Amino acid sequence: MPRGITKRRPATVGALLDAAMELFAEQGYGATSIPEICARAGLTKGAFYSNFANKDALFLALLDRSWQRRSQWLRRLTPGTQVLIASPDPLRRLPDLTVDRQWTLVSTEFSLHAIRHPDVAALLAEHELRVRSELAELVAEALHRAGRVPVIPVLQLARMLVAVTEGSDIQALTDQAAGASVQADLGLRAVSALLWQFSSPRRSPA
Amino acid sequence: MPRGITKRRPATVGALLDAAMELFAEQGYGATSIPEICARAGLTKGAFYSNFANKDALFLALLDRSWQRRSQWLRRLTPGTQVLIASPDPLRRLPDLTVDRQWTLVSTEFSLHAIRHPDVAALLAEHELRVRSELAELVAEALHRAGRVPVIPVLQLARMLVAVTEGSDIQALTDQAAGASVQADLGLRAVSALLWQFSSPRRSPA
DNA sequence: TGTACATCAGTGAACGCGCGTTCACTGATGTAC
DNA sequence: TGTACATCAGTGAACGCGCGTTCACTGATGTAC
Repeated sequence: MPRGITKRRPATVGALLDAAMELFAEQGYGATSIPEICARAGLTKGAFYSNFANKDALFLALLDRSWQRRSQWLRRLTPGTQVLIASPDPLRRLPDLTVDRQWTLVSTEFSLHAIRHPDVAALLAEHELRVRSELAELVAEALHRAGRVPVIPVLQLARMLVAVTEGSDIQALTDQAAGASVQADLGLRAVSALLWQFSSPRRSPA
Repeated sequence: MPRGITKRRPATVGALLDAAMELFAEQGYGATSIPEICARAGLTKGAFYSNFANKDALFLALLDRSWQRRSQWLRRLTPGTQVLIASPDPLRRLPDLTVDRQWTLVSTEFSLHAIRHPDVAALLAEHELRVRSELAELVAEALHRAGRVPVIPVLQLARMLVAVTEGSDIQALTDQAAGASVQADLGLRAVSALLWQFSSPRRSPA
């Protein structure tokens, strides 16, 4: 006689989250219904209500999972960072430029959701702080390796980099959807410029 | 016996657009229903269908109006631009910093909508090009007045400025919603840095 | 200026449909022996 | 290893409600005289 969770449950939850991720990216959060999510996951509506109180709860769970994955992704990014600071405008070998369409759409939607719901915003702020801290560390390391030191707090610098990257990603995706020629490197050139501008050469040790 | 449009119609359309703007900002596009818009405008559903084919058509009309207003706003911004380039990090007198919450929410939502619907994206791209061109002119003028010349095409520079501003606006709004201390000037410092970084001193005329 | 009336622009009832949510149920799970 | 069965986790029918859309109608508009 089973006690607590069975191994069936996480599989169901996973299928629901996968389906929701796809549909939120395709149609948007507000335009996606619970029955749609269940159908895409190959489950009935009862399965949904057996695991989540409502669509908002699903959204939070989805973000939690996405954040974990994103955090791993960020850590694997380290090597690429260095090349960005080599000179004011270098960018010979570029890190992977393809914007993660699904992630950009869903995380932007989540930001909007947070702006509208203060309690959700608190959650997001907490997460953003963690991301910015991780990124700040990466930036500090990369600057150091490039023989430079930041002239403003690295957390603030990290924040700017996130802002310009997110803004550029959305621009790139709209251009792409419009069939226009996408200048995918503009975001990175801006990142590079900001890193350069907000750091200065390190005095060689005396 | 009336021929063509009466003066009653534009008033109705205006009321519907006002109501839609409020509700899209409050709840999001996908989560807002046509009956809700009509109720907020103090009209019946019939009035809606007498003026628009569906919610998408309303969205396009709303953006058209918003863009016109925004374009006027941009023109009034000129004076503030100059101070941003005076030195790498000046910013004594700042232009109006309060982020237009409603506009940011709705225009971001529209970008997402465009990414999902290529035909809408074409419309948006056309508009963005116009905005960037106007902004590029402002930037060129401001740089000139500051005794500098751009080192990349001003259109590309304008594009970066828009990206960083939009990204920062969303950050500022989420922080604000979370009750965190908002560093509203980070976006402008980044703008200032980019203007500085992508321009160089003009040789004085020989 | 005043009135008749053709045209225009909203009204409000009606429709079928899919939504969110509940719940008695059945089949899957996995422990105890 | 095998089986009994308590517990768990989805099933699927049911519900009331609000959605999007249509349309016969009525009241507002504004031109013609």
